[in-house]
Amino acid sequence: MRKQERLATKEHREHKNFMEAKPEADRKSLDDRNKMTELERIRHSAAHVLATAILRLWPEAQFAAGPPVENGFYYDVELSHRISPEDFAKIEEEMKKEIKANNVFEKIIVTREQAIKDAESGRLGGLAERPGNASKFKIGNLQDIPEGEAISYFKNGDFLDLCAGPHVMRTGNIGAFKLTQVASAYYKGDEKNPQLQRIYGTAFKNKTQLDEYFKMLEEAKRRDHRKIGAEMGLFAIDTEYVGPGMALWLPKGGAILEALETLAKETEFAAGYVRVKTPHLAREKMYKTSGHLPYYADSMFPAMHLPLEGDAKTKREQLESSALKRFEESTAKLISSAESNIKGESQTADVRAASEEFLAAQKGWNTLRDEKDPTESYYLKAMNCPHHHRIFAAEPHSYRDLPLRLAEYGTCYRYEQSGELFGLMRVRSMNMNDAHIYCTEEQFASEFNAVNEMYLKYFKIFGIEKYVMRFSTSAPEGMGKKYVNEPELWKKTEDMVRQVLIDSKINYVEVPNEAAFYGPKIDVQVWSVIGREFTLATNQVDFAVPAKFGLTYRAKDNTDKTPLCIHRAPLGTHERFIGFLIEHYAGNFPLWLAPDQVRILTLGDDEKLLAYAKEILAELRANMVRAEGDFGTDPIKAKIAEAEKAKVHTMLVIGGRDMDAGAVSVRLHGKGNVGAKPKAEAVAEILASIKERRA
RNA sequence: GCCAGCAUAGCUCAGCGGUAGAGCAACGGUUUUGUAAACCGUCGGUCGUCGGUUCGAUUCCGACUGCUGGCUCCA
Repeated sequence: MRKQERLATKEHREHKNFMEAKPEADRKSLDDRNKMTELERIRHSAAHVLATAILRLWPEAQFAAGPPVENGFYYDVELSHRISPEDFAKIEEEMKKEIKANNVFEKIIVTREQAIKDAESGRLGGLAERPGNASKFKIGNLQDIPEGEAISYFKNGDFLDLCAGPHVMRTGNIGAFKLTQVASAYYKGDEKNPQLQRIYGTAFKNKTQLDEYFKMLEEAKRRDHRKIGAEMGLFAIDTEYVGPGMALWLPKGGAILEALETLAKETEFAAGYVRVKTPHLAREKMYKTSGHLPYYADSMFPAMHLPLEGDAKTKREQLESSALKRFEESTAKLISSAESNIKGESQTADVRAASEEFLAAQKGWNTLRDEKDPTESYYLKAMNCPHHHRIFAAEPHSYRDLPLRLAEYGTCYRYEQSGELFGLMRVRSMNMNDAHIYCTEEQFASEFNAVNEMYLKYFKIFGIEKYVMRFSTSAPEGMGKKYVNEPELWKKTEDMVRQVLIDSKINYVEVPNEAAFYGPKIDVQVWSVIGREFTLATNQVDFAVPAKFGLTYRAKDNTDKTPLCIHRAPLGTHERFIGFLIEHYAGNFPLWLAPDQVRILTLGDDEKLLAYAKEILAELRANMVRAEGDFGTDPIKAKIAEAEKAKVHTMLVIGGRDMDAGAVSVRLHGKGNVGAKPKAEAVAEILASIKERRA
């Protein structure tokens, strides 16, 4: 659950800027703090109670930060004892005692000097003074409080903590709580700082709400795409033979993938896109030019070193021969200058210069010579844009050709850290619903708008009602560092994007200083029907990289101009999008997406009945319906149970009664028997539902 | 990469210092059926891998690998 939240808040990685600096840690202002909801106060207070309990068990514990978070709270603690879930019961026991004591959360305002003194004595984040065990993290926290801001403590019972609050009135106001997990975290989130144990818990006003929360977690677990994916036979991750983070699409998952690609192809074709296809590899030069190397090298699969060939081989040979020539010439020159110097015909300085040149030439030649089997690096592509740029470069372009919309379900490979891999949500190989739109400045607004319209069209098809577009813009201080140094172009593009968002009345939030280095971007966050949040897609403007590849078109005034480029991937990657859809629909896909669209169930295997059933099956399959037959002698109850379990969307039950009437009995997954219908009507309905992609 | 938890049949799980069991699935039969499971049988596991302790390890200990929950990172 938490992982999804992080996926969402930290943005999806498609097209994300590799040069982007880490946003500065947010520090809540006192105003923000006063806006804390009652639930947040309960949770924040529960964190203090947690610390109180831990101190009663391990008085030497040092605490760092203990805020409320989306689903609960945590406190970061440094303690030589490794807290494990087995310790939770006794910690909770101590917490209950503190809650039962119903101590008041007392606010105390102190001077900075007093606070430093109390931190040094170990009193802060402790039950008493602890000589020789200073509250080191609290000292660090104190440094973050701006001069002039009031410094306050909160005290419950003996526990005194540096804290801006606010809290509930008394510890007894914490209704119901539970410790949930233990994790590790770096102090202030910086891996250079000490590693702390982060104890997570959750708290609610009352037991009922706590129970509801755990029930919701259960529901989320039930809908987990990994669980449903295995049950329905959609995908497999074969770590032993294929590798971690690389999904194999099984036939049934492949059917969903196919349905999505067809949707994308139709939608894009109608919107004037053209399809291209690119290899999965490229030479090092590609990523040096795009700017992805060396900054992004860590996230790419390591280079493949191939023997030199073609152009690279020629260049190498030229390099070797010129180095050798320089070496030989400098040797000859050194000898002759030494000779003339002996004869007194030249200066010693000349010999020194010749000798320096000789040494340099020798070094150059030796370096080349010692390089056994010179190779050239190839990389698996981590993004499709450079390949598309080279497609643009492959032919001359006129302004009349623009906008040029190149689309491809491109396969990308990213060497994500092992700890980050997560089902289909975070993988190392992915199929991206990618496209790059090359256009003139004048065309930009309408192109960008069309892309947004496409997003909305997709949202409607999938019943995604809650979404927000995060519009990330530049910041003046990053010009020339984080961002390409084109302040005017930035302003112009950002204004254009903002205007499009306003005009189209799209739900968006603007986030300054989070743009890509080559332009502003929009991340699309959606919520599934059970309220899980996903960042599915990214949409970016690029006014820098096309220039690096020297892309131009001939403008009306007969000059060569660099096109703008819009990166877009409305359906994200197959991996993440299907992962989202599985959880969104809980595996109960609408007919057009369902891997098993129709199953014909016969009552027995009577020859005439079978002929009738097979005729219907053939008709469906001739119309590309994913239909199959269950023609065995199992009882109909068993066939139905099996089909329901497999989440077959439409079951056609056929017995003698139906055959005689030229009908079929229709049963829909999860909805039960909807009655008999003439055969032709049932088939027509199935075809229409698929064609219209009905929900 | 870091911290913690987990790893037994295809799946869900039980068991335990004396080399393993259930249900479902699969397979072979029997069963000819009206809306969520008819019956019988068979197959199936170096108990994740490697090492240590032990007369003996699936069980205890360690390392590794993978998965999971977090952290860090993320185009």
